Amino acid sequence: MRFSELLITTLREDPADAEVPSHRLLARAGFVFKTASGIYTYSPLMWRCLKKISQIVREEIDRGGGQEMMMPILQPKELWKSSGRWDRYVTDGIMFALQDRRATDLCLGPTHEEVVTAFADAMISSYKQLPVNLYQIQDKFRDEIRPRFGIMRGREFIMMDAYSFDEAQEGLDISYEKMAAAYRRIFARCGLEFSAVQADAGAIGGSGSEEFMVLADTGEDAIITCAGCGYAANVEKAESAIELVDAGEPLEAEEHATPDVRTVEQLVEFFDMPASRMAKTVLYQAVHAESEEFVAVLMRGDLDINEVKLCNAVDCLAVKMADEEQVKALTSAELGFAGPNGLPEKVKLFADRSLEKQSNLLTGCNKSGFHKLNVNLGRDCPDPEFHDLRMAKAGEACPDCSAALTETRGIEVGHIFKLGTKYSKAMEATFMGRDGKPTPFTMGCYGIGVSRTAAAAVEQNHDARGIIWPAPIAPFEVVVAIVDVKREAQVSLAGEIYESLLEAGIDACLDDRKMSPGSKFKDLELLGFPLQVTVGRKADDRVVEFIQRKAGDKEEVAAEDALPRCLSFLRP
RNA sequence: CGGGCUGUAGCGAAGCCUGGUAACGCGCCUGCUUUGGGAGCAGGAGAUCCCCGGUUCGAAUCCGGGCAGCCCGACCA
Repeated sequence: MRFSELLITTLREDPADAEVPSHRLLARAGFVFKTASGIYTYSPLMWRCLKKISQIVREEIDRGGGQEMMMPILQPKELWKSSGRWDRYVTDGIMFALQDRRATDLCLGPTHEEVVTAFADAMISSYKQLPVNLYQIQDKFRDEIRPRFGIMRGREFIMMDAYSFDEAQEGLDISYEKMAAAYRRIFARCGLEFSAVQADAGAIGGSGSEEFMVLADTGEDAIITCAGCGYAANVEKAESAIELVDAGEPLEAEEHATPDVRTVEQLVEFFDMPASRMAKTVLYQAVHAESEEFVAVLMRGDLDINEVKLCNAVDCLAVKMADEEQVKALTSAELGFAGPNGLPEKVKLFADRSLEKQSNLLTGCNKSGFHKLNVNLGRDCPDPEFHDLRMAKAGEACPDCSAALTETRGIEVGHIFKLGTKYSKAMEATFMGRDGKPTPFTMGCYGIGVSRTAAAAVEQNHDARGIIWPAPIAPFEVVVAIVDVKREAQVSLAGEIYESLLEAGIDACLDDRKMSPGSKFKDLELLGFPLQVTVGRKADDRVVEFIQRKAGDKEEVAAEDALPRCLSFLRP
């Protein structure tokens, strides 16, 4: 491809609305153009990157036993009713819902479990046809609460979604492992530094779940990792070991006047007692499909509540902290004096495991201006239900090997789930089992954000001058740059090298644009091709420059050496 | 949806407080010169100043109401 025939438009300055490096650089280099909030147009160069990522995904999912197909974007409400997800997705506002001219409800597919499950139900009638793994690479639509960071979190985005169908759990375990392995190959081939972490299954549901994270400081997710044994989990899921507090034999509870002492910090000072001896009581509103309830959560004073864990423990759709009015109504006290004793009976009591054996706690007592010493759970208040509800933190001990945990940040580019029979049962999607009985499919689902992967690659690979594409997903592997297109020697030598690269199977391009050398060099650095062969003033002597974008090395080589140098870099 | 902020040419951006019909830089077009780190000179095109209403002789500017976008929090690939 000759650049004189390619639409490339770069910006001298950063667009005002771009914040993170990937968004800034992709917009400035003209790879993406915002059509509306969270909706982007991909330029010809960007599309080349996306096609390369897709192709890597395709090849590796195929190797893992996947079969590519294509599902509809436009989906009927009744399908989503059949899985029970319509109401939740519509009331949560995740889904773009619309009506056709006959007022039939439809949506733009945010994901395709329903479509594929209905398809499998129709097409698969016997266990003899299993296992099957179906996938597609397609646009997805989600009405994100807050689109952000350019194509990192868009409302329309490209996603690979695969769905496995097995007879039973054992088969699913195998299908899942195949996908996990394929995912590792995919991100490794894309040239990304990534980590597979344990994850919460969230709205999609199911048992096992791992996320694939591209490590980057600007990542939206926090990851807890252990250098000792390799344990890695999303903070939403992460566990850790902490030291329990021994507060001795249970003593008699005492109520103390604590005027205006409301926070843990204030209590530490007032009682001269470590926060770990206290239990804070936080009231939450738990949202269920058809109802809502209040729950109280007891957490040791020096630790934080993990709301994802809480949501799972309560087994509800969402939790939100009660507001001031609700707290006052439930505790009949001002904010800051909530306690486990004397709450309305309907308020279910949950507690973190850190408090399971701990005696003599300092808590609120639902009375303005008072706290209680030596509270013992079960004795001074109803027995709470104990769960791990705690946010793991860096510095705490690994749950597996007790080395110290560290926290890093990552961009979620892939997520795999063991769904089990959640959708097949809801939708009555069955096959004839070996025992002659209709059996629901045991399913897994596997997603990769293709467009997000491109953004993550930039996030992880850039410098002050611009993008540094990993070679496997770069729009071109090599750019042959002509410094002065008016000099015949340069044009012909560059053409010669360009042709030789193409013949060798290298994805090369020729920058034959008429522009001053300085701006051409700057422009190419911004665009981020991994290799550059510059044909300039020494063209007459058949000497060119070989430049590695990442290392910044610039080296004069004989024209004949350009091809072998490119080959040894790209195909070692 | 809550909190902070912004909307002026393709991009960046001044002017707004203190009303008088819109500056500058980049980019674009023409010509000449220039050609190894975002070139120089000369000429030129390009703006319903987000929209609607109000105040006023007069509104980018003041007032009211919309809409759109960005950033911080809850959703997710």
